[in-house]
Amino acid sequence: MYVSARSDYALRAMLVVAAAAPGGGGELVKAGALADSQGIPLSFLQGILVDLRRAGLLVSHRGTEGGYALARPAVEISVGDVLRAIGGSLTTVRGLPAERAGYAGVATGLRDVWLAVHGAIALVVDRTTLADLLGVQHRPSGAGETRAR
Amino acid sequence: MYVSARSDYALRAMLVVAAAAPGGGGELVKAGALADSQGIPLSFLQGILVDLRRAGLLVSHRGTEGGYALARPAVEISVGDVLRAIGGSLTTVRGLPAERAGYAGVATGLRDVWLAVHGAIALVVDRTTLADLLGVQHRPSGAGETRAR
DNA sequence: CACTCTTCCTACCAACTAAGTAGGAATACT
DNA sequence: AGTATTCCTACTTAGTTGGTAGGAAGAGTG
Repeated sequence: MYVSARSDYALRAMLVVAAAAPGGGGELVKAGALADSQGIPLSFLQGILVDLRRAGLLVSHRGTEGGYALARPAVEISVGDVLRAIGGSLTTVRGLPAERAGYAGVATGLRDVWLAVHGAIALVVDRTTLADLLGVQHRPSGAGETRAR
Repeated sequence: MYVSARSDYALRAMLVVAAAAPGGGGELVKAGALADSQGIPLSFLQGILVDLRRAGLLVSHRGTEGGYALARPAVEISVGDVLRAIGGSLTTVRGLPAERAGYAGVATGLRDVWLAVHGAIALVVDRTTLADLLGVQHRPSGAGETRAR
């Protein structure tokens, strides 16, 4: 799995907003404050915030007392929601979503491997919410402890 | 997870070689035959084959009766082995391996999410061998049926 | 030895994506 | 009206990906 800078920044920004008002609404956080608190280039972050808003994860207000807030409570926003808002499909094979990988002959079985990987990633990422991450420490939820062999 | 064309081609080539001689050794398969049977550009494939050889997954012989064969039996080569030979670390955050992602403040928990994802991917990919994929059909092994929520 | 076949290696090219910058328009508050 | 701030579009720069080309080195054959 490749986590791009965009995705990483997006998650960190969402966490800062969530920390300010985990219930969503109210408390608006300015883009400048987000950039400062996590060391993210402001103008780069702004493009990311627009994506998050368009995806329905953030609400924004312009003007002097403007800023961003969660569109819904932190408990209802998963890491997967943010990743998909920024990066599109979680698993891609040569640029295409894993579901439509066309294989022939002896390679036929590969498709199922990608689907299994996709499922495994989704399981972790969809069950971990922003609220989980703000709780004292790590606890990536449910079946997340698959620290593998 | 992003599967690049290189990784995809590498796996398909390995499967063709494995199908010819699942035990490794003996039967040499020529690069041209690999390219033809899976529709891979030959000159691009050659670079990939060199990587696989350097990673110790294939052995090669030059000359008129040259070609490629598995360095060890197909049962002992996992999908993860091939992916790592080509793509480096399975999970990267902004280009770095997931283990060394430095987070501050409210973002601290993110690191554990990436580690959990990494573990989940590794679980699928390391338990599925080339021999598994050649068996009649899919059965990505063990906990692979995590078709998620 | 000369010849042919095939792996091996290096350099190169075009297209795309990622990361970051800049500048302006729209909007809300005072 | 004025100011702060979000919002949007276009641009730049650098790196990666996918793919090509050309040749050197080794292995076998006549």
